[in-house]
Amino acid sequence: MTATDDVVSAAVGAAPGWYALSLLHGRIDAHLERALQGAHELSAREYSLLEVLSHQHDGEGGHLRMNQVAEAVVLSQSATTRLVTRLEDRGLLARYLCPTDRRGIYTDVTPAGLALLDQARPTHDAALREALDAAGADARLAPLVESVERLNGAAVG
Amino acid sequence: MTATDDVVSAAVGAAPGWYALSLLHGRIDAHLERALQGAHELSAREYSLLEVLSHQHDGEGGHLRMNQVAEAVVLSQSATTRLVTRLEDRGLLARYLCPTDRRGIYTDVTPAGLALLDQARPTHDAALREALDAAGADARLAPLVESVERLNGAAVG
DNA sequence: CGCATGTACTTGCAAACGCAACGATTGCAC
DNA sequence: GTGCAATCGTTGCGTTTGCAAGTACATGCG
Repeated sequence: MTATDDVVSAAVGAAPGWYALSLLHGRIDAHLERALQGAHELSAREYSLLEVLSHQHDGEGGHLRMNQVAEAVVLSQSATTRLVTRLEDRGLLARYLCPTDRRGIYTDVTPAGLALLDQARPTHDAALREALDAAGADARLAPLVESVERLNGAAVG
Repeated sequence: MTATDDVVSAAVGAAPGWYALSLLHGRIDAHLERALQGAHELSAREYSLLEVLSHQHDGEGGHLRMNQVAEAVVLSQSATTRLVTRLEDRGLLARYLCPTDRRGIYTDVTPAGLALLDQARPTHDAALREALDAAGADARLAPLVESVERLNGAAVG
């Protein structure tokens, strides 16, 4: 793509695999960030949170504790607290205490949250495909992209 | 590993590949961050920067512009400016203007920087291996880990 | 030569993050 | 029942980040 890629390729050091992973992640993340932020006033991680919580909600009720949510979105507990708070303030989420253990806090996606999520999903998916395609052109990123796409295709069930 | 993994696995939505990539990146990054920060007062991105610049330096002289450095470490230009400034203030890097184009700025790793890098490399590599091994135990992350390790082994030349 | 356009880096500012400290709740021992 | 350790979530604080605006340099045109 850019002439930079060559330099970057040459600059890869002792851990090209991790380097490529990092590079790929960064590019996809940036792309998603711009797309979601521009179209739906939603950050990539906010989208990720909604996605996770909505799928948790799939079966019966929301049963993820803040702890687990933090793991799921790959964030510290404090950051998760604020992330949830932010979305709660926007009316996209609702907290409620676990009846049996009042230390635990569950989170539900509100109808508004689900609506926004459904609305943002096409944007997200399109941006993801764009980023993946762009990265696939990079020789050093291609194998990773392939792995990712294989996972995307395989784990539908 | 943790019981959370099951929940996370179940929560993976329409883009399991990207999700797994994100998860893997986050875990490795966090692990590297802690290891490097604790042992060498160095953030993961600072290490990454030193690594890139030192390899750029391999051939002859430092010839990466801030622009390219930003791409290489997957950061915005502004963040790169400050990152370089920080390391420069610590005496690990040195800026110098491009003679032919005074807009461009090159960056060299100082002897102190190289020393710290050599000192930190084992920590980095060990932490990376740990994180990779830990992630390999995750069924959903295993294929990605495999790809990464294949790249690590293959692109030695 | 002087001016407009474009590129490269830096700085102002607000948002988000992680770590460590804290308050709240539970479980267990005595 | 009281006290102590462990767990869960939140808040204080400093650091890092990205976007947008600003400054310096280069290139092309009159």
